[in-house]
Amino acid sequence: MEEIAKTLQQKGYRFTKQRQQVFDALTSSPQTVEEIVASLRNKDISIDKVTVYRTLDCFVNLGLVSKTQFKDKTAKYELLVAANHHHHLVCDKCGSVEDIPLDDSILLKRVRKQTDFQVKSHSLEFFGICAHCQ
Amino acid sequence: MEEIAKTLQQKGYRFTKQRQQVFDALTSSPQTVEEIVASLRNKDISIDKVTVYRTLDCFVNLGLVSKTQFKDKTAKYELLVAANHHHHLVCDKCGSVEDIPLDDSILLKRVRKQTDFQVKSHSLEFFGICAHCQ
DNA sequence: GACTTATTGCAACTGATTTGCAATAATATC
DNA sequence: GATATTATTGCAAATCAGTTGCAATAAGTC
Repeated sequence: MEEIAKTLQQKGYRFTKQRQQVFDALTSSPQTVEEIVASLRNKDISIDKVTVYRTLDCFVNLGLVSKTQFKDKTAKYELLVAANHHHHLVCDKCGSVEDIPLDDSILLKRVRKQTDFQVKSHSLEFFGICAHCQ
Repeated sequence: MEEIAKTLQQKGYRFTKQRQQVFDALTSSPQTVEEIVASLRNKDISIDKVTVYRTLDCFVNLGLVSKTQFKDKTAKYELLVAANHHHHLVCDKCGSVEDIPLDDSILLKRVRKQTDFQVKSHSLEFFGICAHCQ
């Protein structure tokens, strides 16, 4: 998978083993830094969590990854694949995060009409009790 | 303003000078704990930030105040007045937070239809550049 | 006014994230 | 391919928001 190598080098970043590893650990469901470190450790890959933080920052800048801040004050990162914009259902009991696709173009349109604010991104999270915990 | 005194006592909480002070410092635009402490200090009121944290927690439980977690990992608190549910426009440049009222009942309805998730609350934030910073 | 117990404020702790810095490794240069 | 340049890594230490333990204090109760 040299897709990531090209993307990095085009922007003047170096392509390193660690960046490849972090990239491979990413999924389209949100993960914390600790979870990413743990999943790499499971594959016998030792990597410093500081490196993971910095790598994810780099990926976010490149637009490869989205970072979402959750209520419990930890951030989660997920792979951004084209046209996968979605929202989150966060369970107050078990803390699980489900993805839900929702067409929010109506809201965006309304914000642009109502204000001078130049919207670049948005986040929509629902909090409550998941099906499993009810 | 003994409104707050009654609300507290009805639920078995005590009405204290500090709770009154924190309540008076609250506005309908979101503030951090540090900002609340500073605004009280400006009025020559000395209060421990731990007390402010605990007081706000209490107010959130009573439904008087809403707590919103922002991207920069700090929480902001704002006064909940009946029927003021709204969303936020967060400027990436200056960090300012504007309120915007938006009818999102369509989205809520769709979530309830699409999933078994029991929605209790939600937060919708738009990020970008505010009119002032453009 | 005395009693009971919630509340306060301080200090110390936690857990996520950041920073400084020397060692290392990726690219550019010869 | 060897060498120079500079981004990246990993460790330790620092930071920062928020939490916890506990003794002193003050609200509401009798």
